[in-house]
Amino acid sequence: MKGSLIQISRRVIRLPNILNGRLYFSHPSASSQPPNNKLFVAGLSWSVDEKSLNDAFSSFGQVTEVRIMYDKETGRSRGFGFVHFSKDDEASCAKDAMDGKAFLGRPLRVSFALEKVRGAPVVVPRLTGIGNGEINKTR
DNA sequence: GTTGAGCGTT
Repeated sequence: MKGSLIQISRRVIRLPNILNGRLYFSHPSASSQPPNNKLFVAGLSWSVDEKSLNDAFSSFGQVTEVRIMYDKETGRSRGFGFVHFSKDDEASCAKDAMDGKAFLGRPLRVSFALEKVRGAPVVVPRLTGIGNGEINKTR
């Protein structure tokens, strides 16, 4: 059973989970991604296109981009896509409202998209002393 | 006429 959220005077308190006599505190980002303005929408029916997906999500905020992944060869939908909003709270509102909701006969699976990494996270440390058996030697 | 968990063609 998941923890409940109660709100007391503008402060959100997360109640612990009780399982097998032990207490568990579930972190908000444990089972979901940190909030973005981009939503990952899966569970789409094969016949859902970007226009119908836009119409379904545009009522929660300003949708800046809708993209459905299609198969490179057959051109058919892969059953998932992405919806970009102009703000995070709009995406969050749309997620809470549309997640698990049936759409064209199939339950939708909505979650925050993973952060698109632009550029390889290759870090080239310019440390002195590496390779000589001496790290940050000072004199 | 098919299939069903997932994180994306600039």
